[in-house]
Amino acid sequence: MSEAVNDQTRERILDSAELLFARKGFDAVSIREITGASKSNLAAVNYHFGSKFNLYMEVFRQRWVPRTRRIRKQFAERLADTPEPRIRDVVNAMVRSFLDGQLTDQERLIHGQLMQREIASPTDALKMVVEEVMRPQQQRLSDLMRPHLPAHVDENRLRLSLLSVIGVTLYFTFARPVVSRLTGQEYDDEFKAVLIDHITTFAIDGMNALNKEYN
Amino acid sequence: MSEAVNDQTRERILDSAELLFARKGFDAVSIREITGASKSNLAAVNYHFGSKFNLYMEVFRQRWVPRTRRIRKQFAERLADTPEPRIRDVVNAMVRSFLDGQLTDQERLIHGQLMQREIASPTDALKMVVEEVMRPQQQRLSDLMRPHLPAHVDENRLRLSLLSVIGVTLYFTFARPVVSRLTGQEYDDEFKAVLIDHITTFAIDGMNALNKEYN
DNA sequence: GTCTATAGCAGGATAGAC
DNA sequence: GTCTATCCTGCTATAGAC
Repeated sequence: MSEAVNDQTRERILDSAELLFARKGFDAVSIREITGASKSNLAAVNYHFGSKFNLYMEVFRQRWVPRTRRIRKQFAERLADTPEPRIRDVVNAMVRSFLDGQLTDQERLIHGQLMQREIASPTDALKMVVEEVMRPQQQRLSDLMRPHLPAHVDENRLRLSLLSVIGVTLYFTFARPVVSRLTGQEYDDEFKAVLIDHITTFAIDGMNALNKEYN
Repeated sequence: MSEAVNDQTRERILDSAELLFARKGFDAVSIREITGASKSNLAAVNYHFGSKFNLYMEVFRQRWVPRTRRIRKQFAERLADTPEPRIRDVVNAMVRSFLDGQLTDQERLIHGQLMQREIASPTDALKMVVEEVMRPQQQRLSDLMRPHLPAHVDENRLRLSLLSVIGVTLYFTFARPVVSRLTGQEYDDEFKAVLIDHITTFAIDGMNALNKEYN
């Protein structure tokens, strides 16, 4: 068995597939395009993954999910610097983990685009990702913030607030074409720094709304 | 000439095309599917619109853009009830115009999905929509809020805040599959009312962050 | 304007040689 | 495991009858 070679082909296919699925969406990408980009044979996708759709699922299982582990690790390290994290520290770490971090800019883009497309046309990949990644992370965030919130804030309201922070952050990531056109700003380092400042401030004050009772 | 019949076919095709493009995306929809759903002939799309892509553009020109006029009209009517709208009134009207209004639930869904897909894979439709709809609306909102803000708030910060309000609102609209799974809530009237309350509160406090200087 | 028929091509999947 | 060749399906677009 030449497993090493096999694995290399498999990995190259996964890399090309992730990039192309992210850029163009599942239906707009052909197996020919993927095998062309990964310099592998047309038959390799079906040999290694069984079908085009199963390759798509493997992209999530072997690329998307592992990447969230790196993101989460960095999130945890940022919080570790502040022994008693307050809400503003958690929010800041959340925002930065999406907009700034060890991921390359292209990786972040791919990551977000894949998720955005999954949301627009959900498949089994979304189900898997929500249960294995998002729900546990939501619980972690909730546990971090809970001690700083008044007792009258129930779990549902807290969840909605967390989702809102994520929502506004994601909007600035994936709606890049709209934001760039409207503001006339490229997403360079300077603009990203402004964005992080802005979103953190906006979101912290939004979270603080939890401290008031609904009227 | 049987223009009336022609127009009916044209309109039926536009309706089916919009629904299908929204649900599945441009590439995942075939002309056969569209003409099947609109009970028209396979050749009708190319006869009336010239090409599949031009039909897609017409969906934006003749369905998407006109719908924003209805949304904007209702937004204006809501504000007309309060002669001197403060920021909280404007924000509330913004949030409601996306989540609640004269549009049917399905119309709102279609509208958002089309935009979401356009953002993920921008075409000329996005360019058109940004210039003809979003930029003017951004300017209107900015003008409404400007009188209530301290002088030190520059136009760029205000724009980012407006985008944030829109961002969090849109997130709860288009990320419905994720939100529903995570919260276990269907998007029924009760949950929508909770969402409107929540988002409005969150966004008002986020906007109020403008009243502080950056630190 | 509407229809049928079909050209012309690209797609996913697979059989079978090596 | 890798490759070529190919099957078969489904697609867009169009020609031409009515």
